[in-house]
Amino acid sequence: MENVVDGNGGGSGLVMTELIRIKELVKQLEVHLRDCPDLCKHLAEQIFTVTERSIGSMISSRHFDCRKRSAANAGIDSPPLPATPSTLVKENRKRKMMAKGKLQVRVSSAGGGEDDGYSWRKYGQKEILGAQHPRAYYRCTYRKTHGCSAIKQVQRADEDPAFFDVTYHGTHSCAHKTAAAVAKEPPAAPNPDARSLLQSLSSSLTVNTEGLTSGPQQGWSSTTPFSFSPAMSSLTPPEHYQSSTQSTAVNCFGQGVSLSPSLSQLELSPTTSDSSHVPMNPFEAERRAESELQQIVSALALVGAATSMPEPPLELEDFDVSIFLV
DNA sequence: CAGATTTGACCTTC
DNA sequence: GAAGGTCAAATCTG
Repeated sequence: MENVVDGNGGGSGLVMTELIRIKELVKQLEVHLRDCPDLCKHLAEQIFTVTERSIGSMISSRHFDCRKRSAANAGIDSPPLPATPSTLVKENRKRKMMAKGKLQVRVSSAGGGEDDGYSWRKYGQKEILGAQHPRAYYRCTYRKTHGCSAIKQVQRADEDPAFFDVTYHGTHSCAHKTAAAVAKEPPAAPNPDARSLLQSLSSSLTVNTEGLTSGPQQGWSSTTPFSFSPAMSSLTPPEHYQSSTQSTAVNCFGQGVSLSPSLSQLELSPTTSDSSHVPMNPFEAERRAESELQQIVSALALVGAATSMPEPPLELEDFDVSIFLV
């Protein structure tokens, strides 16, 4: 068990350092955004590199066994699943079957799990044990013609039918986005939105580990506040954002995620009923960091597009990360 | 009529 | 044997 803690702690410490570096780079990027496009491009590439490295570090530092990882990946339910034999078998199997990188996303039904910019062909649907809604299986339309191996699974969330849990496996090698998706993409020329995005990202990128247990077994520094808001309002449909601001949404940790309308800020401080700084277990901390990093990637991808920078060289196949866009 | 969807059967893993 | 994932024939749709 010591290995678990040590591994996680070391990786998390490195990630913390990298997050701080990311923040510094974003600040520089913001300063030079207007008048030094080349420098901006260089800085943004650096940010992508650091972010990618952080995620890789996080993943490589894992020494959790399948049970813990699966419980963590289960996502919605914050407390670890009871380790009954049946759940262990199930999760182990699932873990093995999905061992090759995946990306899990929660999306609203508006635009939903159906339209993510790529062309998908449904090849199956299955009733899932314990789930209220069937799971649909899609693969890239260009699988045959371009050998694209991307597939996704779409399942309506039990706790909120307005949302879909979409799990992606593999990456698109076809580069065939729908016309609608292409039309929605930001223009290639520098965009004023990029600056506000950067300002939001930079100003809110602080680390808050108030909910984390401190101590040698934790591995997380408890000194740096962490709350992250990579301009989430720009990443989500306005109507959905508005609905999210009306109440506390549930993030991937099963904790409340409250949106502050005035600040357009996503606060990740725990807002559970017992909000008196309940210590966070290492798995939640790890998942939280994963989520933050993926949100950084998403935000930076947007910034990159707005500043005519090429897409980040991140291969989802290399990662096993869950993000929930609510 | 071509391509997408549906759905029962089959395969894989445990 | 159970459950998730995939196949492929039948059906639907533009």
